[in-house]
Amino acid sequence: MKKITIEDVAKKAGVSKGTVSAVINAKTSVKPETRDIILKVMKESNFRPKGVARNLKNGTQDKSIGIIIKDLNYPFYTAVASGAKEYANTKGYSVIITSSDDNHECEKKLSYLFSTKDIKGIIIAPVVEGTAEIEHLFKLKMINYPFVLLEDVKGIQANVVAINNIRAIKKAVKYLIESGHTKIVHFAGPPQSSHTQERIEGFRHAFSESPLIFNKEMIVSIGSHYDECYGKAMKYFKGKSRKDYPTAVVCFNDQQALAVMTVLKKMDIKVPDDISIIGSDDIYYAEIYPVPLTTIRAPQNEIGKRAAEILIRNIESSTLLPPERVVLDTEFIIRESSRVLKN
Amino acid sequence: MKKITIEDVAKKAGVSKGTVSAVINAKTSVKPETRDIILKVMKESNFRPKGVARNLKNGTQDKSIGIIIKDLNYPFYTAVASGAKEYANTKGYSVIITSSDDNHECEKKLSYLFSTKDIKGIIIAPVVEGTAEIEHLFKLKMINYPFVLLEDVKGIQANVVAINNIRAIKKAVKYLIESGHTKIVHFAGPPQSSHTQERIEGFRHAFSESPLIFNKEMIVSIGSHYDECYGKAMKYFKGKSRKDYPTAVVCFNDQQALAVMTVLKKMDIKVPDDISIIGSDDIYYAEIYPVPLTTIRAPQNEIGKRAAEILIRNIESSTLLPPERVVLDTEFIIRESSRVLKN
DNA sequence: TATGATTTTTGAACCGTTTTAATTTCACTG
DNA sequence: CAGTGAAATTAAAACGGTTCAAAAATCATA
Repeated sequence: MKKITIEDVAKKAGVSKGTVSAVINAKTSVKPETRDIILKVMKESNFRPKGVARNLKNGTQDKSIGIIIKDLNYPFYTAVASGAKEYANTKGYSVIITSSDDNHECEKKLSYLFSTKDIKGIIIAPVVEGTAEIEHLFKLKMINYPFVLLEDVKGIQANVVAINNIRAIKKAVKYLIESGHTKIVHFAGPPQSSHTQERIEGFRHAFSESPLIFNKEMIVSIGSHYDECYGKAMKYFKGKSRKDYPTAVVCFNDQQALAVMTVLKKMDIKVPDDISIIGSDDIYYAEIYPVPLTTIRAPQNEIGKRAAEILIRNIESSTLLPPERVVLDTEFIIRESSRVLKN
Repeated sequence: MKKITIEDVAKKAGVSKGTVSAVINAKTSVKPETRDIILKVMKESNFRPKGVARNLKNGTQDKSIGIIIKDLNYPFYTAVASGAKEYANTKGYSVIITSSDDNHECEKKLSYLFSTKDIKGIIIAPVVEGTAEIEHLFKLKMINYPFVLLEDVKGIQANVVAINNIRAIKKAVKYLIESGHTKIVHFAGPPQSSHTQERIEGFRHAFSESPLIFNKEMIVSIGSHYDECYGKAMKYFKGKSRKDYPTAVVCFNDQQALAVMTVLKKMDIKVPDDISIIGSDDIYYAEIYPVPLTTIRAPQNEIGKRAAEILIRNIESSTLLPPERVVLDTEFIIRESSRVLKN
């Protein structure tokens, strides 16, 4: 079961490698009859020219970058990828996307894959749960392979484009407090996610700067996947009497917020009349929703764009550039899922 | 501005290529001082070892496949990609995603990119608008590069995994007719899309098999992007008096359907009481919606899975396999956006 | 200081194509 | 039928790394 090469084909067809190569590359210089023979042999032996070797000679002239996101199905990430793609395309780069599914092993494998396949650089939404594993990032650094992280990773100096999560959620909570809400709750995301941590911290922080006082019951772990959210949110509200409901819930992200709203709808709790709901991210579907979601907008396209910009600058630089760090601000967008309390 | 190679580094560091290579590959046999010198030179000259060349010697052992979708931000496609990924991963393959943005040039470029980067095969959601350009597919065939199409493309014999669009929409329309609807309208998608054509055809067909008769006013071109949909749908309903409204609308896809429902909400037209709405695809957000969408479910994960299955079978076969063709069936899912008329 | 063991480094071969210059074949021409 | 130019084919060099057997350098020990 040996690999079959252009040489094998040439031999079988009774010609030289060069001629076979000419056929593969649709050169016109080959006599039709010769061409047919070679084509036939190629089919028979199921010969697939190796891209690797093809590229070696001329150096590949196509330009492409990769992006590793954490969830293919969450619009936030695809929007970031789109932003990167849009910018990269204007610079003549193709963009290739993969998902690590928030798994360390995958991220490692994929970063290796990219660096090895002559893709010029990568944007990585890094997995940061647990003890950060960063050997693979060091490896990239060693070979001067350009990359940009979409989140800070402890222990490594690298290009980063991030958003200010803490400030973001503080803005939202402050708004609620100023609007007269006093019974505010945060539905937290998956415990191991760094975003979850940051948002809890921001939430807490907002209270310390207000007359209200924070207590642990204000943080409820709900998760981010639909089924889990739905179940836990349902349980949360069923486990309380109506008068003990919060007047406002700050959600981990929009997907969670939509799930929560679905629960509320089912329980006939009105949004925003009974409860104000605030999401985070501002995914496409947040705006379409019949009760358009008040949310903390992350500039998704911008994130992708800036990351691509830095990445390409590094790729095209003949000297090694010092790491850049960009922190983008969020925008608090008030729609119809929240309201001012006249208290 | 010449490319710098491992040889340059070796020379500058006063060692042989072999030693530099050993450093790059983190071999332990290199003396620390030598290592440091080499590392320093690498940094100074911003040397990036070419992945292409690295792989040539051993043949790359990583396995990966690509998928070219048409829209990164439409959940249907990402769900297909996820399905493919899930299956491929169990077989040890990584999956790489790109979007052609429904553009011919892009598709061509990307297919070339993949085949050239030692990615073992591709799944393509082919651009079929206008006169199909298929030279690039022929090129792939010539080099026996395995690929699977997610839609039939005229003029080429290849592996295809598709869904039966016509039958799908017929099912939906028949349901409406049997439910007593007589004023049914189809909001069609982008005119150039093959899906649009097929759905119109299915819609029409359903009537020919019923007592009702079809007429051209039943087809309204609305598009599929949110802004366009929103605008055109709004105009449609505003341009009619209430009594002339259809009692049911069959939409091009779920995203369009959601946009239409938003319009109806704004105009205070009740779904499903005043109008039944039927979508297509069954994207994630169709179910979450407060008025869960009745829709024609395409088995998105299954599509991806089957495509990956065929692809990998071809990749791993030492002989050239004959093309396969799989047509998957849709499932009509009745939720709350449609109702039976008691007429 | 010689010896053998061990660590480090070297250099040539190799991976599978494309490319080029050189060669062969072919079809005409005078 | 030799001579010529065009068309088709070949053979060898090149691409930029990795590998590995062998050489060289270093070390430990007697």
